[in-house]
Amino acid sequence: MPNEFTRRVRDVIRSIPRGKVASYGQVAASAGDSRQARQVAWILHSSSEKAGLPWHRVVGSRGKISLVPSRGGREQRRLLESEGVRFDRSGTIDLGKYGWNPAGIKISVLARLDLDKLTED
DNA sequence: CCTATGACAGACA
DNA sequence: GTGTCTGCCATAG
Repeated sequence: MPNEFTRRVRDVIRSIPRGKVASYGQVAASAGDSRQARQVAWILHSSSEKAGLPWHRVVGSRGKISLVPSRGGREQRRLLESEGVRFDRSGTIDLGKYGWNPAGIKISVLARLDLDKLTED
């Protein structure tokens, strides 16, 4: 049975809108533990947990697909492109355009707030 | 118990 | 821009 964190991760991923992407770390943070980016990856890696999820909307923090092309990467890119997400020549997604921003906070503001440092204490 | 492994991320050269 | 290193932590063996 999935634990609490796993359930939350699934909820978060389910709430990523079509045509948007979120990073593993972002999903982990939204699920309550910003240190669990790798666990998010693990959850998606185990196929049983990702059933029914828009798993393709989760990418690396730099806007690149983390999967090796031959092991799902091509499929992920195809799914994203079918939702209107564009890739540049080097296979990178413009997170400014397609990055999911649940709070609707302006990117420039986010950068200046430096949320990690604020929540560290 | 101990080591290896990741669909990670940030820092740095 | 790229490549390397380090911290991270649940799972697997």
